[in-house]
Amino acid sequence: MRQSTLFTKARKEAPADEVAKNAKLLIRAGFVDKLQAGAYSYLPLGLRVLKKIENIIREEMNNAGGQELLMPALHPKELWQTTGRWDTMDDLYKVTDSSGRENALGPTHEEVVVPLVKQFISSYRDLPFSVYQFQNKFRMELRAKSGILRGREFLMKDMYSFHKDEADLALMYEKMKGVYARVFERLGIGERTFLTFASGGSFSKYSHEFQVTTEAGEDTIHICDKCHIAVNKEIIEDQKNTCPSCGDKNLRVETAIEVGNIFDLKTRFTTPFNLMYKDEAGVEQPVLMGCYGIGLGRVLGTVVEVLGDDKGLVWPTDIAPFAVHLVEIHSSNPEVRKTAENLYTDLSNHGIEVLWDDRELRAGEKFAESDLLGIPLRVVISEKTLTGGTLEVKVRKGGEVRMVDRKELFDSLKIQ
RNA sequence: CGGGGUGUAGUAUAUCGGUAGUACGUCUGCUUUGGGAGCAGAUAGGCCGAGUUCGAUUCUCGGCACCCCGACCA
Repeated sequence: MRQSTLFTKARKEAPADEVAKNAKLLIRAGFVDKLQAGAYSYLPLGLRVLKKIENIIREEMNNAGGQELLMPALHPKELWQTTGRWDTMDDLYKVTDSSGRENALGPTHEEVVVPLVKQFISSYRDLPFSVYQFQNKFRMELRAKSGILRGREFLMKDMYSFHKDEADLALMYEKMKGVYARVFERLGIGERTFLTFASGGSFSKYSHEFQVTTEAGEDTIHICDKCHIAVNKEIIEDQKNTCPSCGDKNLRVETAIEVGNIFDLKTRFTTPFNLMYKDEAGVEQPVLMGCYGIGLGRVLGTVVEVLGDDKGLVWPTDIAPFAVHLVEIHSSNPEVRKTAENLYTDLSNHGIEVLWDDRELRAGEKFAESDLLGIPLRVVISEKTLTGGTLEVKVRKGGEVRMVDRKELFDSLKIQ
């Protein structure tokens, strides 16, 4: 993409009322725009990142056997009354239309997915299976905060699995721990992501959260470095401050942000909707259920919090908006433009996503903005590199600068 | 929802009970072109409502919005 055609522009200064690092950097760089507290637009650059995160998660959910679908955000009141959550869930958005009909804006989708799958489940032969979606959730946070980390409307991947018995549910539950670990690994924050024991589970006395350590975190977790797991503050006292896995007492305290969670819901939602199946003996049994969530915007914001530096954003390769930032230093010599254009075409033809800064701005401004955007690899084309016959490559993370030829550049991008 | 803070141009800021200033941006022209340039000119602003006052952006009250702390967050 030619940067001259990009409708957003980077700003030198962040809005005065933003304190959160993720909001400051993402707004300055033109990745997101705040519509109101807790509701953000994703602009072209930010959306590219969000979509890459989505695709990684999609691949992993498909590998885990999930089947993608998409459910509405608008839910009839009756479904939420069936589970009792119309009255008990404080942060439920309730909307009334002009005919007086009441609806909920979905904060989660158990109330929709259970009646949905009920149409297709009658026998043990129909189980198990999992469905998932990427969908905007609505939660009336009394205090939206921390930039995109805690929104009132936010994109979430939510998966629901259905099982004939606890053993089968437990199997899936354990499997999802591994799947999630791989997701966060691929998203570039694996080292800092901890499987965290939390309260709320049905059959094991825990549920599990996936927490990423960062100062911007709202939660406190107690980490066992030996096992690379953690314990939530809620249950640390019950645990007598020991690791639930190895029993070690040397737990490290850190603040962290919850980017995902898994719950064994069992029959919490299937019973109210009378979701049953017939077992091998022809006896009606309740279907068991698990759910598994990941907040995509929160993941994006967390990556910014963890990797962003004083110069701006820093994207992991797999979720960067572009692989290469081709920075052309404007020159009266037409060869500079020609060389840049050729490389742009060349790389693009090899499937490399390139943002080409073809604008007639001063070099300093371009470099500063390039740092801010955080694209992993910068290639500079200028009068200087022209005469040398080489390309100047700078790695955003770490700032290493190298002079390379075309072949070396292509090798580093894993293309021929 | 309790407490605190802030609302001035597209952005960041200053001043002031009496003509609202600066920087960046944007527009025009010229120069410049390897770390957010220079000169000249132009553009654009007091959150909303009520009150006090001869006069309110400034003081008072109310509302709204945003930010922070807390509570809340299957």
